[in-house]
Amino acid sequence: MKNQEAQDLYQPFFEEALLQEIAQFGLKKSVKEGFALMEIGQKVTHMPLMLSGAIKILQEDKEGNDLLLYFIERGDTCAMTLNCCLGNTKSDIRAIAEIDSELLMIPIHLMDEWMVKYPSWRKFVFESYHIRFKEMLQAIDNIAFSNMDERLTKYLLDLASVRGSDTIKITHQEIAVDLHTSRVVVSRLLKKLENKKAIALNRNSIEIIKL
DNA sequence: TCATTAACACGGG
DNA sequence: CCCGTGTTAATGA
Repeated sequence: MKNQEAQDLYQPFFEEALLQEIAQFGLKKSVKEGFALMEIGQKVTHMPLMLSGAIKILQEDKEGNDLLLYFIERGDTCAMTLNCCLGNTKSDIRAIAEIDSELLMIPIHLMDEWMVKYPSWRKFVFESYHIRFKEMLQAIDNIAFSNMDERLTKYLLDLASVRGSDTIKITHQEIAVDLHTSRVVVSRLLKKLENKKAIALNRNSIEIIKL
């Protein structure tokens, strides 16, 4: 059987016939850490189903600075893609592989067909949309109303979860870019967390002790 | 008050 | 030496 991972992952949710179609039409795609899966303005031709790994979703402001919105992981799909199926087909976001990842690419024209044919697919799409929408609101809330130290804490926890390790290999500068702030601030806040024994700092890596 | 920018010193690879 | 880190001073919101 092709696409065994997809079968295992989605078998509880989808009808047999749908699983068959997924196996038949889905293109398995493996990407390395840092690979740009989607750029702003790029046309959306496939809908990704995450099999493993993690993807970082970024928005860009008018000066061209990145801003981290959220991560998508195993079992997730991309809300932006869903959005694109309802109207225009251009992506508004940038998607970068946070770690090595595997995806199953479904040609977008199948979406409509499956929506009609398979109740489980319809349910999956609406639920995904719902989850992404909530996550988006959270992201907005976080950016608009949280202090930088709260955002930093959440960021570290997200990264640890996404990478499956309490020790994160990253520089202060990279954090600053993701959170859209300056390295001075990141260094200062990290130092504060270290003093509170919440984390341990090393060159090129941060260990989470208790956040 | 707090973030940003620029600048500097320190130290490890 | 280069890069990441920790800090400070000046400036602005």
